[in-house]
Amino acid sequence: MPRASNTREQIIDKAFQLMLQRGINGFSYRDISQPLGIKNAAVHYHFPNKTDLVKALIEENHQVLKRSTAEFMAYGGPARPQLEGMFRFVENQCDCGRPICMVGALAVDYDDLGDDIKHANRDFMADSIQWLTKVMETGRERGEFDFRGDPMSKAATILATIQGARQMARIHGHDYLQRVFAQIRADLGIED
Amino acid sequence: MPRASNTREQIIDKAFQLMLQRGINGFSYRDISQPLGIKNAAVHYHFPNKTDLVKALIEENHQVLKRSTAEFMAYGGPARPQLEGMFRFVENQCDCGRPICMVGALAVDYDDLGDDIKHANRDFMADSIQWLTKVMETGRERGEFDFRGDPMSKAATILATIQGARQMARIHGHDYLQRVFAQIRADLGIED
DNA sequence: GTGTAAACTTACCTACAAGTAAGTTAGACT
DNA sequence: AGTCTAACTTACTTGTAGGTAAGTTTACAC
Repeated sequence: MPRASNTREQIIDKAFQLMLQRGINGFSYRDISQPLGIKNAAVHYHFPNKTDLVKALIEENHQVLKRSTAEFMAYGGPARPQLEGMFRFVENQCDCGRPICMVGALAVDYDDLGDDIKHANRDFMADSIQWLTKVMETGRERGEFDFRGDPMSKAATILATIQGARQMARIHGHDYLQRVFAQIRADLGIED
Repeated sequence: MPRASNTREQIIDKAFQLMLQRGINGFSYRDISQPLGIKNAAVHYHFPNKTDLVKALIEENHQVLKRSTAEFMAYGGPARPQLEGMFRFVENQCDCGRPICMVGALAVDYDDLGDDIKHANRDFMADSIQWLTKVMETGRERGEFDFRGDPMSKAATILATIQGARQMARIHGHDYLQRVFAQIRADLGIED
């Protein structure tokens, strides 16, 4: 086989999708190899064990998120489009068959994870909170948002809400997400 | 062995705990049987297959929740104690090593579940929303709560928030939960 | 054209999960 | 005393998950 193959990427893509659908314990090497038309051992070649794979997925997730948030963080000033950008992103992820986020996928089996994975996950979460906190601060300063409590608590709460809503939407239907988004807007004093 | 044994209850207890710690795919018959000092087959005797077990766990969950909510729903009038009762209940569950709720535990592997389990889960969720909606309505009527949006959306959002927070608290530490509770209170116009 | 190395496949192994079938034990019922 | 049955255990089977070791193919370097 030639040097340049995209098997590695394909594996990450597939594993990423499976992970966000079924959690870390919900898929096997076979679930990855079979649809790609390769053998289990090929997956092991690129990722010797599952921990390596999960680490790569967390890295991938971080990259995807960075790219996606960069898109609506590029707006610069206003906070509202940034929030709406996030809403759209989450909705889009769900539509693509990724009903739970990385944090949620890992949370279920959190105890079994290695320290490095825990650390990566924790860092990612801290980043997210930090970003949304800034959005909340900006929103308040500019008079776009009207909310009670401090920006960081508000940010942490909104992230929790979205994560929970994502899971519940899976059970209770897709419009659950819309309803929750609308309520988050209402809680921020935004009129549609 | 005598007629009256509590093995069945012990199995449910253990399985319940494991389920809320690691999700439906995160534990095996062995994880149940070994700590109880019984054999795998004993578990199969009481619950022929895993679906039967999970069904029993959902039923158990429903009962526990009913008992627990009955406790603070017995207050009758005021909405605030009911909300605080729920907060305490969630906190207590987390302290007992049950970081995710039943809905969360099932959400990860939702696609693989049988229709009856899906149905039971859905019903339970609908009940929860209905209850909290009533609390929100009462709170608004009595002037205890001051929030925007309709009671049902508010209820659905708070439930999502708590579910998400529960998972995130596992990663980000226990005080995350407290912070989110405080913000929910703030969003309801409650001063501490 | 030979050697090397990347990117695999073939062919295994061990462990364990879920489940079953047949036997065992201890009251309870007559 | 003998039988029936609930509540198990022993001893399997099958399937799959994760992982490894050794061989194979292909591109490219010299």
